[in-house]
Amino acid sequence: MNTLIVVLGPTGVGKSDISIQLAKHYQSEIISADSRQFFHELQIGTAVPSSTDLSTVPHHFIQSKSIFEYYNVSEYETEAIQLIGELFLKKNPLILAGGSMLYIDTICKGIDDIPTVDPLVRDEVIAWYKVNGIDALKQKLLEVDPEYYAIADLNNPKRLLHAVEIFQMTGKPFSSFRKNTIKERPFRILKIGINQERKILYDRINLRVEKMMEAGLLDEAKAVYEFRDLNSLNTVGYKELFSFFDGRCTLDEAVEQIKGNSRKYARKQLTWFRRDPEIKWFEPDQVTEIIGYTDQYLIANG
RNA sequence: GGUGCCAUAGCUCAGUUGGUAGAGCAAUGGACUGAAAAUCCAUGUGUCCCCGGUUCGAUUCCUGGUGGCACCA
Repeated sequence: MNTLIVVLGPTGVGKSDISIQLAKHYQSEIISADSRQFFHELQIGTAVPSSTDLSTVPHHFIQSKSIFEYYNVSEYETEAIQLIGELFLKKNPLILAGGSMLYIDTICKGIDDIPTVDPLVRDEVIAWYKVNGIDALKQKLLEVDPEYYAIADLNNPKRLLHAVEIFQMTGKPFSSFRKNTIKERPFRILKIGINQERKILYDRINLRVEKMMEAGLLDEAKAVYEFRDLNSLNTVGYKELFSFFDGRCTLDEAVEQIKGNSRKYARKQLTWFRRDPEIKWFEPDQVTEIIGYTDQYLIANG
């Protein structure tokens, strides 16, 4: 059976370098699990690998979409699983690298089959919510889906909205679609986590933001500023600069916010990854140990 | 050297008409099923600059000191 090596970790820890070294070692290819590096309009601010790296090792799902396309985890699951199947005909192992927690889990375990919400329904429900408020939204959910109401995060409008949207569209409660089944994949999964001392990670993140600014992040953000309402632009590194363009803060403040939000994101990623006992953790400078570990696994599992 | 103002959480500051204190930012933990770099929840003991005085009680008022800032010399 083939093996998918998953390289994950907080933003800025050095996943890209390690996955490139692994890909070179196995003469393999990299599938990205990064929900913002998909978009070719966002390059500097999402820290996509350098063009040299991209030309040495084949990458997939990097810069392959546009911010104007609607995209979601489910579509990613379909496309990525199909691609992985095709690549396994020629190469093994393959490398999945990225930091988007939900996207990684979706490749590893799958996601339930829930209908995609019609944009018109979404607009309608959001408009209703804006007029009637969160309490009315809760009440509505209680009426149409008491089962989900019982477990839902009732302070989180996005969760409630989605459940109501699904009911509005299908006439069935959201909870009826939530099977929580784990899909068996036709390949083995080996999870490698990269992490390091918090202080060092934060220094790296802060420094990386400075470098992004030097590399022209401001112009990159300015180029997409007029489309700021797109979901794909609700992204660290861009939304803070939009605030600056709006005159709501100084450039220095915006840059500090990018650093702070990047650190927060790293923390959130670690919170998610921490509960996964399948992850074997390494430090960024342990490439030799990582390759030793994956080699050993591949030998043991044929 | 003189006068005035300030000294409270890692940072910026609020506040206590005397009953030992709280915001924002930062930091930390958690949740997460088609918007996920999104969205949501939780966590604040700090010699209230130091010595002394007044007081039942001082971070708060008073004397002195130390440090910072401003103005005058």
